[in-house]
Amino acid sequence: MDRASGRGRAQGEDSAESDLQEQERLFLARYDRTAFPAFAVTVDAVLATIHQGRLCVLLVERDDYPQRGYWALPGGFVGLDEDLPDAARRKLAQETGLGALPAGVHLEQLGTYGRPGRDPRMRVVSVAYLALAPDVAPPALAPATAPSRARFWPVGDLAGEDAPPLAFDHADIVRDAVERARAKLEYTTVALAFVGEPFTLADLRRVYEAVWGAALDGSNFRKRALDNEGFVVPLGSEAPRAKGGSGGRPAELYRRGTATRLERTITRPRGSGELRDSL
Amino acid sequence: MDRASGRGRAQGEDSAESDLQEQERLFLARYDRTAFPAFAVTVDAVLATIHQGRLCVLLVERDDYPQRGYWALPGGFVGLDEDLPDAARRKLAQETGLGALPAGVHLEQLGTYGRPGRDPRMRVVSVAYLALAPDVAPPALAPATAPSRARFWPVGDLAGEDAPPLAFDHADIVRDAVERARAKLEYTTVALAFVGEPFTLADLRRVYEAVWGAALDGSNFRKRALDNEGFVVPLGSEAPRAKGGSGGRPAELYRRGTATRLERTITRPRGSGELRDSL
DNA sequence: AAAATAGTGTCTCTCAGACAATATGTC
DNA sequence: GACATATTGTCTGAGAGACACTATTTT
Repeated sequence: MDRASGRGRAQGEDSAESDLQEQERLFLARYDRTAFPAFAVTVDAVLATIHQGRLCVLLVERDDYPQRGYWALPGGFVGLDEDLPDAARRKLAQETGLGALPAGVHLEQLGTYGRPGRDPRMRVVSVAYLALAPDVAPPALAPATAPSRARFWPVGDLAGEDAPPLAFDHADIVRDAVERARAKLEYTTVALAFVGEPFTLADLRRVYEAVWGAALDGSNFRKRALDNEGFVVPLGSEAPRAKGGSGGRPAELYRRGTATRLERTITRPRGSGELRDSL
Repeated sequence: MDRASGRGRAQGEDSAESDLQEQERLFLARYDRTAFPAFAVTVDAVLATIHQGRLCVLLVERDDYPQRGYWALPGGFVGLDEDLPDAARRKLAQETGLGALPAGVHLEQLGTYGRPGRDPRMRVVSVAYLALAPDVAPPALAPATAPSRARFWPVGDLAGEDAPPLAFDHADIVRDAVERARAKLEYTTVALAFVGEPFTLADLRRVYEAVWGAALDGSNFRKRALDNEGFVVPLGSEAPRAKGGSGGRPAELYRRGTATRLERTITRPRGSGELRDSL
């Protein structure tokens, strides 16, 4: 409203204009605020991270009906005065047990799932969000989520015989989320959301490899990462100390650049993680 | 529910399983279906088409409060038993005055806009859709929409001094829609939704030029269009008769292929319709 | 013939991908 | 030294973009 009124019309220009505003006030005062179909609106968040070289998503085992015992995305009702992304952040903070979501976490809207009957209780429209975060130390996650069992599942384990049963249409949402993440790594800098600072180019490359489920040539990856202005920023020529242990030349350290899009895309190997394998 | 239950568990395997189903039935029977914040859910559709070489979107001048006199996207409340895309289709059919939306129209979810306060009446969450259609003859559109004034606006005319005032946050939605359309022309076949069948490669190229607001080299465009398996299908060597009139070698005719993605992308000229110019 | 539009062919420069070679650490 | 990892350098083939040229029509 604020935006529109400031656009095409000069403000308070004459009586016709203020007349309109007066009539709008009257209209709103008389408006029956219950005269519409009542929907429940929820958010569901797909929190993805890289753990042990695998792309994982956070799922919570439902301890209440409906779909008790099924695994679901963290989510829940949106408050009537709450913005949608705020609701997603709130639910994620609750389920991960962190007071608030760390600052570097990437959050974007994924899509809205509102098929009638997707929830047996009532008509629910769920706005799904995709969140990307660096590998969280499992101990930080476990204790606060004592009542409801939460854990990160490798997306590769969500299909097949030993896969957990997913509640509602959450399998669809996870599939769309993984697809989105895989695609956006090519032309945006969101891969940075998966690494903590500082990081090495090998760390960043391993993110791509985990998400795409394919090996990348270190040499060519480096070229493209460095060719992209504002993607990664070298931190002097610092040299880190042993991470895993097994030797090798020490890597240079980097921090995240400010760019959000890659002008020279980092293309995934043909036929890597499309839709066929893993999930 | 159907999907999940068939996944991780064998069905009706033992009494524990049927016990769970029984308890879920009981839970649902007792569930208080009013114990959630009541949202209004609407759909808004951005119907885009190419008219006279320009990308246009359908807007309706509101004849009722709130935001009377402002231009809005076709849209409205979703029915409690209505699927979201169905609601978008229904609203589009109403506003365009067509009985039903033509078959070839492309419809995809764009995003969900739910900022508190975006509608002064109540908390409204609106699921926006992007629809792409061939140039509709204006006479087919005009009469049925007599009460509410509807017209196609060139997106280039939606910014600047003479722009119509847009209701609510519809300027945001249109901006996102145009951005989405411009991006998807590069790597999908959605441009086909803008042309009627049969079409010439020049017709298709003009779609790209209109959406991107930049001229393309006919020769290179042809190469990429034909190199993409399943994008366009030549219809023998038919030759059409004068369209505009002014001479020239007759073009070959094509119909839409079945592919939905382009493996060899059609890249837009650097700095064409990004966000800066036009909208 | 001139103009207009469609279609073909060619050249060049960039870049992605493969991979060889070198640097620097651990065991 | 053997091995592991990071970094630098080189080669080649594919493709994008520019553009010259041919083909077929109207005026």
